[in-house]
Amino acid sequence: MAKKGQYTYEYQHPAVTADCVVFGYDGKELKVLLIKRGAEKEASTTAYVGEWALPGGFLDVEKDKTIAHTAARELKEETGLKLSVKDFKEVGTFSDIKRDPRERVITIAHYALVKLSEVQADTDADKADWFSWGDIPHLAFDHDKILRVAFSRLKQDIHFEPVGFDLLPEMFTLPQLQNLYESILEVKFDRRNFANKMKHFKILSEVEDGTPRKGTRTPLKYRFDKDNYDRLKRNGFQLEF
Amino acid sequence: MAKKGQYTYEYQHPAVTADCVVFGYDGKELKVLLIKRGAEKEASTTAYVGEWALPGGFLDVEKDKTIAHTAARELKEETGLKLSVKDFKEVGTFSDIKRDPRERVITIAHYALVKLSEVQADTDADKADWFSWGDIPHLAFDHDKILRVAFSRLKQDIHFEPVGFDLLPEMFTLPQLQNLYESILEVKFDRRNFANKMKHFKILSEVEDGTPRKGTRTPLKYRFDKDNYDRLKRNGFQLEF
DNA sequence: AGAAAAATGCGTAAATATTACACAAATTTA
DNA sequence: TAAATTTGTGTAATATTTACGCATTTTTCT
Repeated sequence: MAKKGQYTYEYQHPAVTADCVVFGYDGKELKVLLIKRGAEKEASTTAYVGEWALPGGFLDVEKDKTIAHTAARELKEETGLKLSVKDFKEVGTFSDIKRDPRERVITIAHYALVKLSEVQADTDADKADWFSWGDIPHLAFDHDKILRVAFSRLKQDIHFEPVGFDLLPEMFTLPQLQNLYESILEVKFDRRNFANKMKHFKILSEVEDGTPRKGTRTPLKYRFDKDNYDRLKRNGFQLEF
Repeated sequence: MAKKGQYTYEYQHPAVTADCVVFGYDGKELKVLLIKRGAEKEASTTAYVGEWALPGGFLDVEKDKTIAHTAARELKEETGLKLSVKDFKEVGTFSDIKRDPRERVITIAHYALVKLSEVQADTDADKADWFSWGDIPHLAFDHDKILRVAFSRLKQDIHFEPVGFDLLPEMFTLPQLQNLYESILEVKFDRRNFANKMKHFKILSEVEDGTPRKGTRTPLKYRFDKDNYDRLKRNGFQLEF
């Protein structure tokens, strides 16, 4: 344990943290990973004990190559979820002078998208939980605000990025994809126009799963055609809706 | 002057700065405001002396309400340009562990748009200068990279925001507006289609400047119709190009 | 001075994209 | 067992985007 008052500077320095908004999708609802604050953390972080919060923590000045590394490291430590640094997208800085009661702390918020079905098992259930969007409890610090901003960023990004790639399992149905878009964009689409548009981009391939279609009520399975998607993206497209 | 080694913390803290990319437009070219490092600054900031850099400086932990306040304060101190905190848009965080040779410094980059004709006189010519885009010298620290990212952010934002409002003088011509769009988006548009699209949005009003039009080679003057623009923006539009 | 080139405004036809909408079949719900 | 819901498919009407011609005046070139 570090000795108290070990590090001195000529001018005041703020503490810097990275916070993570991790979005998942279970085929029906958008979800967010939250942690319960308090329990087994060291003394210096005992603010808002017992409340729910975004996973995140302090920049390690000597070890974290970038602030995204902080995000990845802290997410792992606090929730068990191991993501690549590249999976984190920066949302923005939250720097209000009073946002942390202990000292001046500015945080760089990030978001990440995960395939819920593949990572849910990794989530340390003692400390962390997945909450449905629209069923989020009040959060510690200014994390409510951070969550709103992160969501609106996701909402913007969905126009240009294949968020489906990251949130959906390998195989998925068109209704699932549409529901995901509707959840994020908070609108409803005409089923047929949605399908036409998606097919027009040619980034979906129908999956032959052996079972001869039993009937029209059993939706077809698709997977993303990564090659076509990448080509499309390089040429600068808009996955416009 | 603060005594050396006055501030102590239990854990290491990074220094935090705000950097500013200030864009202007002179009717022909996009420009950026840069400062010459070195001269009359205190001892602690004598890295990259003599090189050009983005204006910016350290967060005042006790006084700066947010990091955007840092940006506004430092821009004023270093260039004489006095902008409102609201004029700064966050670009992102640059946190590479070695980006500053002195100590760990993470910076939050911002950009701002100004009417060059109205602020050029305020610019302190001893310390700062306006550089044409495409004629930017090598910059200190990782400021080259910051500049590129800021520009690409501006390029994105122009689809949804009226950057013309901020960069152009009160009155301007359609060719000027088009040239501005072309400079930022780095493409060429068909003159007639550009005009049609702009007029279709109904955010331009033709200015009657008394002088009966002398000929088609004298472009008409317009100003922005702020009311219509605001209404359009509230309803969620895309100033699509 | 005169000729050539470039810039401006205006408008329209063709191509492309978006929107609205109906039906048949199978599954789920009541 | 009937009713309601869900899925797939396709087309006509509407709106948007793109490509382009012409008359005129200023600027540039010789």
